[in-house]
Amino acid sequence: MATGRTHRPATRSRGIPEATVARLPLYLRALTALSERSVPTVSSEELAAAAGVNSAKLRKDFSYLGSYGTRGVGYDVEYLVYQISRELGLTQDWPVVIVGIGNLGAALAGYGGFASRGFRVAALIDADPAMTGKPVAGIPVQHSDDLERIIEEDGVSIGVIATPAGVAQQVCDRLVAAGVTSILNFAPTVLSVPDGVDVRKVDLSIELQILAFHEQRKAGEEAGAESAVLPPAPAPYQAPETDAASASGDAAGGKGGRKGPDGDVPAVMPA
Amino acid sequence: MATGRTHRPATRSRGIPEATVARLPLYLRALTALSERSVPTVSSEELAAAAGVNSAKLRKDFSYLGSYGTRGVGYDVEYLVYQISRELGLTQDWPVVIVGIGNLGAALAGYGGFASRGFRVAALIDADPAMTGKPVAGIPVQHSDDLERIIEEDGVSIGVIATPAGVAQQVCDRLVAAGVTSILNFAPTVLSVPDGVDVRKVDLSIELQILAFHEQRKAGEEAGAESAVLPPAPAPYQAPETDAASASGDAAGGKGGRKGPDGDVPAVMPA
DNA sequence: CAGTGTGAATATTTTCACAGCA
DNA sequence: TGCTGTGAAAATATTCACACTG
Repeated sequence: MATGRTHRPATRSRGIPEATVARLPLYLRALTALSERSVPTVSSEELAAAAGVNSAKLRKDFSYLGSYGTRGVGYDVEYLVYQISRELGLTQDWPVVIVGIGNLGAALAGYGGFASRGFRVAALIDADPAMTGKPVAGIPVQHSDDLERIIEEDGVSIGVIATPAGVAQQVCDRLVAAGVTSILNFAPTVLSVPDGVDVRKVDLSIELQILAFHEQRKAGEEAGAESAVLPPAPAPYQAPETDAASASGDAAGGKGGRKGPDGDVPAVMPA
Repeated sequence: MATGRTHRPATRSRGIPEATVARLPLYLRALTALSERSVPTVSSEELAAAAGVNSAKLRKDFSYLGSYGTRGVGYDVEYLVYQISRELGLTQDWPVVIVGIGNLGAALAGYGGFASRGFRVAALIDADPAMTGKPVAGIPVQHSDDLERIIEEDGVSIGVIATPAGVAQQVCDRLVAAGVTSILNFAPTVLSVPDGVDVRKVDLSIELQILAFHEQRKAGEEAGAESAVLPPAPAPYQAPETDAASASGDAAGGKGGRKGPDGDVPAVMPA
């Protein structure tokens, strides 16, 4: 029941904007560092600098949580650590399973920051029988046959998928069926999940591609900063080798009429 | 020269909104999959579904690139793959160095999607002399003493930092000094870089914390979906054990006046 | 009087809805 | 007729600037 009531309202939580939620962990980390150095208070300016944002944004963000500062002074570090932790739900600890103990899964299992704040690696799961029982980062790998049992027994609600893309969806389905409602996906695939399940994605090559885009822009900026509205690259479009289907007459036809900035490419034309 | 001219305008590139740039890799991946299955054309609806976004957004995104579709038909897959690749700068290939070959660095080195589209691992670099020469994912690790030489010789402009947080900033500084202008940072630290250098961050524990936030909300939603505007958790604030500094009289003082939603915590009070 | 908290202004992103074209 | 391309509206997010307060 309760599947798909509203369209997808779960994104926006209470009053706190999603963009703010995404920054809270950042503030928390900066605050934790201050706390370890026994710094009693910080101003929004200082904290913002440590977190890499600007102070107006930080103050606005905090204003959604409540009025936790002291005018003319700043914020009490310990107090704020507590408040943000609570807001993020880190005062309880969350058992997490990692599925797919390859290179990446092993790296995740050994990641210190994982265990440190609020999260506990409840189990490592892999489909390879050769891995079963082998300890990784001190935790024995369990076979994926036991996935459902593990999740239920430990009350796991957060799953991390570090499998190859090909099996990510089916792993996801099993996790969800077993009761997991939040998934962190490292596999380069779009996962489809029912309403009420949150998925966050971490994708290497996407990040690199975004960097490449900006990198390319910088390269094109060498001459004439103002007038440099030239296209990324005038490289010619390589003929698309339409194998089998759609060879004659259809598709790849009327591309001449595009009105993109410029950098026109020769219209497609099968040899 | 050219350091810090404008405040930081580099974020917004040409006409293409940043949010759109961030989705282009997603579209590209979906299109590549279609291309491999020799699908000649897709509608915005189909492609959007494959990429996990809605079709209006996708069409709007594509409209920034130019008019690459055919009304009544859809988009030519090959043609669009080419256009997006070009826009992202993937028609050239980018040599990348990975610094810090621990668990994570090794995982990154072996990540297939890395090499596949436009990126080439030019070098693996680690500070540990015991690693030097050891092949990881088929590539011999080089010592960090050679970092500057490697970057210059290979013309590397993208660096990946997978070191412990403690040394990330100094690695970053060396990369930048040697000519790297885009950095993908896996270390849980805020890097500070000069103007003109792009940093993207991938952070495990931040992602988990965001999931935890939403997870917590779900848990609190059990009864009374409407009226459930209750605070995350009424857990009491643990007295902050102000060691040494600021023990008496100051800080942690006037917290009673906060006007946060509710869930008041007992004011701090040293025993 | 230094520094928070926040309305108001601005900028960006998403969504709608439909004109226009193949 | 079906689907793109896009103005315009709505929703979000960021930034400004300043009243207010400890």
